[in-house]
Amino acid sequence: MNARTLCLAVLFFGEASGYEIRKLSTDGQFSYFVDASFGAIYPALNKLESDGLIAGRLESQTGKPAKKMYAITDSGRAAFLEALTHPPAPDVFRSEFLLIAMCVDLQPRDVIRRAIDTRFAQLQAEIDQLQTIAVDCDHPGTRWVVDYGITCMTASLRYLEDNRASLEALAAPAAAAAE
Amino acid sequence: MNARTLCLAVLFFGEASGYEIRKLSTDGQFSYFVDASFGAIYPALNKLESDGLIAGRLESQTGKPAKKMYAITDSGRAAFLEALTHPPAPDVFRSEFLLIAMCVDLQPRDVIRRAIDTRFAQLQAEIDQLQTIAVDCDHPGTRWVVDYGITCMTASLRYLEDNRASLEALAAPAAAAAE
DNA sequence: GTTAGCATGTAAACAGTTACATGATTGT
DNA sequence: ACAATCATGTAACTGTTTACATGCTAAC
Repeated sequence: MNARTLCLAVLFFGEASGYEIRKLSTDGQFSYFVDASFGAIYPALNKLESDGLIAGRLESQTGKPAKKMYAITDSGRAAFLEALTHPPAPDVFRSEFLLIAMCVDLQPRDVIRRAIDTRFAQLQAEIDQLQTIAVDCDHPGTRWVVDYGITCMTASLRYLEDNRASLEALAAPAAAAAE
Repeated sequence: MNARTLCLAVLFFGEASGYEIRKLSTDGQFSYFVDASFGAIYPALNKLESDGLIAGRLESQTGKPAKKMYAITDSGRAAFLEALTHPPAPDVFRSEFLLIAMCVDLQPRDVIRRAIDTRFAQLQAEIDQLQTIAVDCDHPGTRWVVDYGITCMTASLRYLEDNRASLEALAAPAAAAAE
């Protein structure tokens, strides 16, 4: 899913600025299954506006810089709705941690331990974030997705907890460690 | 993780051709947490060879086109080992299905059902694939990772099974469906 | 005879990240 | 003083996908 579709999705829920869309995709409701940077969002918004799928207006604020609020147009709504009807492409999952885990026998134990600790902390942080979103979420579809995320990440965390010892045991003995 | 690192990882385990590396990343041991196309792998291999991290030689076969087998060099081994010592970057997860699920109230029930069926079949296929890999896998690190994958995907599948009815119930009534 | 698998590679197009530039305000 | 948050945007770079080009063999 690209930055374009993400912007349309957010704007379908209500008006937002580019900054707010990025926050939503990094820390908010969308963070579990998308991620987009400024460099992807701002150009996407400009393109969408010139295509007539969204409309922007400047909103001045006191004590903060002015922001450009975007609203979805009728053609934007139609385009998004149409895109949603297509059967979903397979989920994308990529993990550097699992590559390290797979090559466990090539690294000394402390490197493996550090990698596990890092991954553990990342998972815990993501679960906490989803839990925070869940408490003040009144939109049923969003709630369903957030609960899905919490379930899957908790299963992942539990496996890591229960099996980290067996992985650490496979690490290269300190003597045979890479130069 | 990029195509370069994937190639080094595969070649660390033994010699392989570009075609075989792609197969491994699409259907094999690596499929759970990476994915790379020909267009990414072949240029990566050429770059790695000109950088001296791998060495290629042509192997002719009877009844099949010749293939270019690559072997990792000492500097390639060192580079890969060094890359593995860095703490892992966060996992990447992207899901079109979850965007559809989140916007469940915008689509008629049959569209939601089809999306769930599609996702369900994808998950089942990936679990079956991992299970096939698990049976004849004698490398402990790989086995640990494959078991991780099976655990996480099974948890995901179970959530979908147990909660698909509640999601379908949130779909837009047929009358209010998009144009 | 046609599809699928084996096998390599290129080129155009597209997408995305990272770093930079700018600047006000608020909190430590 | 310094860092963080709010706010927008550009430009260079990197990486990847997609489609194309080629050609043989084996199975249905």
